[in-house]
Amino acid sequence: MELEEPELREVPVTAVLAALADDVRLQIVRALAAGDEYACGTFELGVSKATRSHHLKVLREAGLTRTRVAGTSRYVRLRRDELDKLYPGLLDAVLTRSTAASNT
Amino acid sequence: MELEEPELREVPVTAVLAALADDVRLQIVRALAAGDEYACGTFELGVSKATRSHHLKVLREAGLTRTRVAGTSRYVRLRRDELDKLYPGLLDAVLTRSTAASNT
DNA sequence: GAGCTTGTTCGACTTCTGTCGAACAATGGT
DNA sequence: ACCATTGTTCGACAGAAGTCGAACAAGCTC
Repeated sequence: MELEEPELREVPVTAVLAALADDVRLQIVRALAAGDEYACGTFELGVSKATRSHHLKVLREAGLTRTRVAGTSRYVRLRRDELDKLYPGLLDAVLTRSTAASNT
Repeated sequence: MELEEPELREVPVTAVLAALADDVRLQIVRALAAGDEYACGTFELGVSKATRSHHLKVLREAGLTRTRVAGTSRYVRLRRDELDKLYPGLLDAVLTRSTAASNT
């Protein structure tokens, strides 16, 4: 079972943006940006595991994350370097803003 | 009839991203970024005027554009300064990429 | 191998979104 | 006043997206 991890250049901009335009997924991205690698199950998202799996798939297929299989777990990490290279400022802009989202 | 043009700070990040995550709207933003001010009717989008109106509304309510009423026309422009201040790099990242979107 | 753990996939359902034509509103010109 | 122009709003509709529980798959551990 191959994981679908496209080249970032081949992902339409709109797909990248759409992947980021969701609260749950933004939570995931924020968590990933704060650390290195996380097992899928470690995210506190307030949704079922089916839904979590769905969102991780969306992120992966939008080229935002990579997934490493290890035993029964899967470890996810942000493709930050590639993202920053192809969309300089995007991730920073989104993350800075989202962590400070409770401001007026 | 007041036009709804929210403070950018009060628009959720996800709403801004969602507004940009559409091909038609990206066309509009690209066109706006290339010039200054455009009447609604001047966009070549390949959609009905109802749809065009809808998309312009989405952009406006996401805080991305301002609209000036003049007679029977409405002139739209990008809120680029505010955008760049609040989301440095976002617009550039998106626009650079989208104009080069036909690459491999 | 039985059973547990970790994730994915499969319907099913609901809500959201893009799209359109038609009707409406507001303005300007003749 | 009438009509044309420019946009918006109103249903209506189809397709996409988020959500869930349940079933399934793949590895571990005993």
